[in-house]
Amino acid sequence: MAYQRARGTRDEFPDDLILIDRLERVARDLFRRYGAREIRTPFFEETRLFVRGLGEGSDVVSKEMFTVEREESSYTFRPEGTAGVVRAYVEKALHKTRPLQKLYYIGPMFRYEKPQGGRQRQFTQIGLEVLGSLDPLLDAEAIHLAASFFDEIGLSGVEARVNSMGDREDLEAFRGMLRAWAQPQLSARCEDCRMRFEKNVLRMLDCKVEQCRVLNASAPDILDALTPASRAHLDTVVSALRAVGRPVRVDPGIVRGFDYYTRTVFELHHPDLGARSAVCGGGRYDHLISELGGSDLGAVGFAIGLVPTIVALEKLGKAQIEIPRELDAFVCVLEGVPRQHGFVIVDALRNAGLAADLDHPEGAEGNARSLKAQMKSADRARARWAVMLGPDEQAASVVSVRNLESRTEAKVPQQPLATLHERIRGVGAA
RNA sequence: GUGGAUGUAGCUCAGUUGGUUAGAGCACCUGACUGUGGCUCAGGGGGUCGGGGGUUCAAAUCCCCUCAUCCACCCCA
Repeated sequence: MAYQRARGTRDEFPDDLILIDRLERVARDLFRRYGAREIRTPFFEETRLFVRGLGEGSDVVSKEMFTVEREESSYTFRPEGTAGVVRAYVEKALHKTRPLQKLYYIGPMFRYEKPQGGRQRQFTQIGLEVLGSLDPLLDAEAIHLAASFFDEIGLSGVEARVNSMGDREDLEAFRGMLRAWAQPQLSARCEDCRMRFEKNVLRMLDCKVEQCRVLNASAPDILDALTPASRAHLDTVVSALRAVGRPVRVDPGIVRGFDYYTRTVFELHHPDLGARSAVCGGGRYDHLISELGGSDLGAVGFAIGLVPTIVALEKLGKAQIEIPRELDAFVCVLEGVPRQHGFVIVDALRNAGLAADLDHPEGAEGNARSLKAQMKSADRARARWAVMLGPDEQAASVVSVRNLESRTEAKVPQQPLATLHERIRGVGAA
């Protein structure tokens, strides 16, 4: 194999795109109903935007960035969508003129990490960012929208898990509580937990090792560390979701990896996905706008992973796609008739709005292939009609039209060419 | 980044204790069907056995390195 895809990338062929397009259409329609509009920001930004936005200590910034150094500048391919959208929002001064914005995006993200099933170095995210408000109903709306997406694409059984990380001060206080509580039991913990104790205490709560899970049962609850305002915020989100029939589970183990998250954080999981079960993640980020130079405004957002979603659909056997008939007419020109005549007919059909194609031999000599071979191509192209042009037809100024579905056949006059498509449509019409 | 598994035709896989020209099914092309697709039958094309190096009279098979994929971990969409 001379060349192969760069590690962690995929090619999406026409048949793959049938499903992908369907998912995108569902998402766009859902966004429309929620009043969100599309935004497209560059695939790369200045590196410092991500360092500032996601936090120097985050895994993504510390070891997963695709960075290009160019003279004095450093650029990084976006590892997530939020930082770029907030940067654009502030740069355009929307925080001053039209603060409340619901923006969505569908596009590629890049992270330099070890690929695994459902995890690539280039991957597509479908994301929403609602900027300019602290309203907990927007958190509920975002979660509901994301979960509805999975309902509508037919992926049942997705579970919404929410948690609150409080505001900055709540979180710092809680980290302190957690350290004080975990310190004496470090020797009884797994190696990873001892590392987490130093690096990110919160992650200890998410440990899967049995002995650690037992210890975690008596861990302090972040909900107890929340200020009354943060607590009320979470309660409002949960209650609003229940009011619209969206089941949610409050899960103190939900701890997200970017520094910008405050208060509400959530993930949508699919139980059949194994270790990589999250199909969507998001939360509130109430200081990022000001952090990046804007006003002090709240915001909430999420990102859905397209590949994990497709993987989940495949596991449920719901990823089969029906390949539609995309071609109307396939024109076969027989030996003895110049192929240019077929070219003219195809052109007339295309101008009339039909999807039409001509049979093309591999060689450049322009010899027509056998009718059998051309018919086979017509069948494989999933054409509705085969339009045949041989010496007999040419002499009578007609074409033979075969409806490949009903297997009925008729001869119709070639002229006038401008209305030939109507006569073709009549062959085998129900 | 850590640990483990895998890698033979376009696809799914056989390949006996290392032993001559590496096989099957599906797919593809051609023919039976001398102007007609899907079914059937017959024939045909297609492989540096992921790549490189080594051991050996001899390597798809044994050893080392490398690349890629998958699984678990870290983390995450």
